[in-house]
Amino acid sequence: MARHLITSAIPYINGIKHLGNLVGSQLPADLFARFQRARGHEVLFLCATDEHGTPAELAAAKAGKPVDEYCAEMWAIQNEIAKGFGLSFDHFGRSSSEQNRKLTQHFAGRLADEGLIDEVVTEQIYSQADGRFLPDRYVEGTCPNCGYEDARGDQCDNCTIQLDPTELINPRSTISGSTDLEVRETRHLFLKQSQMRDRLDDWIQSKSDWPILTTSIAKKWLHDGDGLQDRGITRDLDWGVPVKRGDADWPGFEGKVFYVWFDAPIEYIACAGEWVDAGKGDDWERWWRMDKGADDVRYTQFMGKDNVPFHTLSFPATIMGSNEPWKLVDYIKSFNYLNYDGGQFSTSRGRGVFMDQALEILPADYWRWWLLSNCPESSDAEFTWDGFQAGVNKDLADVLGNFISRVTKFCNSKFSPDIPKGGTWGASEDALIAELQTRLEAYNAHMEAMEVRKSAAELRAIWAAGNEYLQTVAPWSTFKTDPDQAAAQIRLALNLIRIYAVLSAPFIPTASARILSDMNTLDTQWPTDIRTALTALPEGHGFNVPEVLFAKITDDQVAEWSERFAGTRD
RNA sequence: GGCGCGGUAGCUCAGUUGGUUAGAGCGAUCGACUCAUAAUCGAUAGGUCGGGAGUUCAAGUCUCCCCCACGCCA
Repeated sequence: MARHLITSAIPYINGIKHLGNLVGSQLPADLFARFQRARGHEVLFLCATDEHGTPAELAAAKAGKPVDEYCAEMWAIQNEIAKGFGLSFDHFGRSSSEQNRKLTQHFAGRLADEGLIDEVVTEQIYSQADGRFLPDRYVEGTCPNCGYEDARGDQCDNCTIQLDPTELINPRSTISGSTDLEVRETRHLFLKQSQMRDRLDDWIQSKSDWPILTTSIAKKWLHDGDGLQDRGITRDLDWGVPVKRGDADWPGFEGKVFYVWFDAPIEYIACAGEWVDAGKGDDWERWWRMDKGADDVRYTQFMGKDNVPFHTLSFPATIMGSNEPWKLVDYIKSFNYLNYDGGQFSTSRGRGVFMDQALEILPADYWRWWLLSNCPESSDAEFTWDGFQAGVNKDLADVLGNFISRVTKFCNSKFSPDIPKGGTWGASEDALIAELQTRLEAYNAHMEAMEVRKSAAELRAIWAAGNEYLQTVAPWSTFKTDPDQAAAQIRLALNLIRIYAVLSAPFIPTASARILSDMNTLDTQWPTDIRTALTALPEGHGFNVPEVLFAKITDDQVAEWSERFAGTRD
């Protein structure tokens, strides 16, 4: 039995995520976790909310709530939505947890002990009215290059020139609008990533089996321009992990916190601690410490391409730099973007479908199936309502749902709602079994390799094989002349339904559970030998004739939803 | 401007280290069946593999140039 540690990129606390976020990390991670569990392996699947930083503070202020209260509420909402999508996290943690606070401070202390931390005095914009330092993008003013009046402190949206906020003419705070700004010196900690460049480079070079998307992004950051840069890991904020060197105070850094990108990935580890403290497990170090039992763990991360630099460089720099035997990631599965009907999903413009809205209009399995079978693996992918409707209706309603429907209803009307007795299998059955055996092995291999689209295509072919078989042997026809033979054929088909439910569970867990319930069985054993698996439900075994499993998406619904989610185009 | 990922049938995409008539699903057309959510099954049509040049006995697959889309960075 293998041991799989699986993490999904942790979503930011500020608001509900859209389907593009979902398909780029949490959903494929869940598919993989469910598959590995079904194969009998030990799995620890972790995710959390990323809660620190200025955006969270501002969102809380806008909501008129203390930031910790706001985060607690948003965590609860995201947790519920995750459950709604059937995301099978062993724990859904929070980067603001006590466990993460201590661990983040510990790592900072270790890095300092290893000589990898610099203290640097920098100049930042301070707003008197807001009583705080302003991150670059929260300062706006007139662009010194093109005269655009709403240029941001990091970049001018009009002429795209990179800016330093101190260069802006008539700068103002985007938080309060105040122009009472000044430049102040402030001291910050920098992680000397540049010193670890060769080590990181060697490590990335050794990962020849990773997706090109993953390694190309990492190599670009390692080699472009001046190479990997040192990065500030502290900020002048209230909301975050207080700067400490392990357990000790860090002189000169009172009142400062670690920057969100530093503490967020550490939450992957801390989350395992939360899992234990929540009473769901009893030893998190055997998942994360090579010296305490994690040497046989295979660690896989899932994320969208925007998160790749942090997972290939920043977080590994923290782990390697600590010089402690923490588990490093073994495989990074990264995804491109999902576009919405010819453009990008946009939170600010309300364009596209968000996770809560998706669950309001259709069951989670519809989304899971379409998103996974069309996930942006090799390049950006496109969500269109027509494509979604066609895919879901054809695959789920017609190929899978209708197979179950035709088999159970036929059996019920010609025999009874029990697995029928009599008859024997012959050449047609042998041919089907041989095909299914081959396809099962291909499916297993694709799932193991996290080839998501190929896995979905293979699963679909497995479903279609059942329809092909029925069409070939035509039990409705044989029933008229040889009821026993029809019984044998339908017995096979009914057992096929159970196998379909088991194999489909990683993609469509809710429907799968419902099918198994209707088939009145608790046998969820992942099949190895198809012929054996086709006898799991014995003659005389009763079942319920299911109602329509997947109602079709109608043209009217598509028209309504296209309108509703179009947002405002630019 | 630099870099990155792509540009393969109407649509969404597969195409391993270069090697026989370039594949799948959807859509389209025709046919079969009638158990089933007007579902299913079969067959057919449809591509100068973005453009050009080159290497090779042989290139979607390698090299160079160009065009287009998207993204990241200056």
